[in-house]
Amino acid sequence: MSFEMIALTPPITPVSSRTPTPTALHDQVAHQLRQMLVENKIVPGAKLNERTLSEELKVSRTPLREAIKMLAAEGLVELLPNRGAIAVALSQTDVVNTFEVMAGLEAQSGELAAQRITESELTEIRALHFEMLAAYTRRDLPTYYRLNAAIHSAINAAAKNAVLTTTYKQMNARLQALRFNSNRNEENWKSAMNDHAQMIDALEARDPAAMRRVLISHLNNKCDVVVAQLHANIQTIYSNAKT
Amino acid sequence: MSFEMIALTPPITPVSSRTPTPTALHDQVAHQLRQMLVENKIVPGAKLNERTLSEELKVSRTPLREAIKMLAAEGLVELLPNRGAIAVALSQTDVVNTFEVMAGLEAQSGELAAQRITESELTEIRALHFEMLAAYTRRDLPTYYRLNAAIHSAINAAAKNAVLTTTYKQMNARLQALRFNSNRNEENWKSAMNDHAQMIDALEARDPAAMRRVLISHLNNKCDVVVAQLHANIQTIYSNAKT
DNA sequence: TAGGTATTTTTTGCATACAAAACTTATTTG
DNA sequence: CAAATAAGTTTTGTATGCAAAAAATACCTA
Repeated sequence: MSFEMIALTPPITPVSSRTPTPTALHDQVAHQLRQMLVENKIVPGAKLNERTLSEELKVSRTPLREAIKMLAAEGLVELLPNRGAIAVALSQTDVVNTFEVMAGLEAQSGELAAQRITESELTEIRALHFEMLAAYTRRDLPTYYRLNAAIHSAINAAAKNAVLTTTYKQMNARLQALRFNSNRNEENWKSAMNDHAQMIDALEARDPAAMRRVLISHLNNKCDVVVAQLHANIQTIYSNAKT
Repeated sequence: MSFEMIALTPPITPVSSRTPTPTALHDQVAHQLRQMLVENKIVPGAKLNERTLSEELKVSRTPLREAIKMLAAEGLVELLPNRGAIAVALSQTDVVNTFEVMAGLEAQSGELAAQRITESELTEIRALHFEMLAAYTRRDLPTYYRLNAAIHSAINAAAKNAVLTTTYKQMNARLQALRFNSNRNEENWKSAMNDHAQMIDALEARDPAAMRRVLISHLNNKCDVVVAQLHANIQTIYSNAKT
């Protein structure tokens, strides 16, 4: 019988901040690299040169390499034996697959949120939604994106499942590195806004099934747009290569 | 405009095996540690002593630490700043949350599999199912577990989504480390077998919704059993502690 | 000159060394 | 004797050093 399965008296004190800056160097570096990757400061396919990066980030190669290994496990970089690491360059299949999983995670977030959301959480999401409507009306894309992310994040938080949140964020980071512009045309943008209105309704109605439906459809649309943009970019690259 | 988004001519040759054993040391170590964790050779809550482990695995601390960082990103170990790493000890909430996510992933695997499974894949799953029926009839638990895992894995493979597979496996590893025995009593075991029969039917009918339903219910049952076992174990620990 | 080969340079991967933090224990003190 | 403190030990975290692999360059040859 396995007694050790449950820590009765935790032999080690739980994770808690004790010093003002307790963050280990490898964690800081991982955070910085993650930021650089999702912001495309390091573009997909680009090599992560250890010497260069360690000089840039002013750390030795050891914590840098540890950070790179973490990002590899997160799926943000790819390790090439004896040739270091590169920022992941998702193929079209990868993008579709990632969106599929993301859709599943969002749908589940929505389902759970519909069951578990508190009135105050719903109020905050409603408020964010109106702010987003304002940004949409002004065609203020940066603000729109920020609010859109905040709403999805709030829905996820309302699901009250830390494991789901972590998984969701990880998958989101991979897609963010794509830097797509899902609201280039009016049509899509309007449709996305409509989806969001439906989400609010479904949350208010505490209707998990409706929430799943709208989120799946929302993500499918997003995926289609991204794939279309990938194709557009390929065209651009070809025509640029020719000239 | 971001050209770099798509690697037109991959500057670096794709991942491919060139030497018979090209695996980097840190990868091997990660693999070994992962095995030790899911097999409870390192029990939840236990400290991962770097000196000890590096001697055991006959590597220096550098690749070992890199491996530990990967496992941390995978959620198999927890990093405690300045105090190393411990094997994750999931709280009851963690277990429930993980099962919830796992259920979502399984459900999606099933949905997609129902849409994408080939006749030969279905044939193989049918065969595995009958093998499992045999193991069930003999009450041969080890064989049953092996076949059960193989079937779920085959369903996942039939979904044809590599990202989903990776995510699924990662989540599965965390739960495997629990080492639960979900078929202690006849009732549950029979019910699980019934679920499996329904899965085959749903796959044959290419019915994604049915597949989702049965897998969600299947995982919920499993979760309930595990939580009950956790409680039982706490009782055992308390009574053992008293004597 | 194109292609191939040898040599140099760079880069990665692993081991070791050292400093700082945490843990252990011995000792002191109220 | 208990609690607190201090010294010693262990362990972690980071930097550096060295060997092997890969990449780049120079050189040679047909």
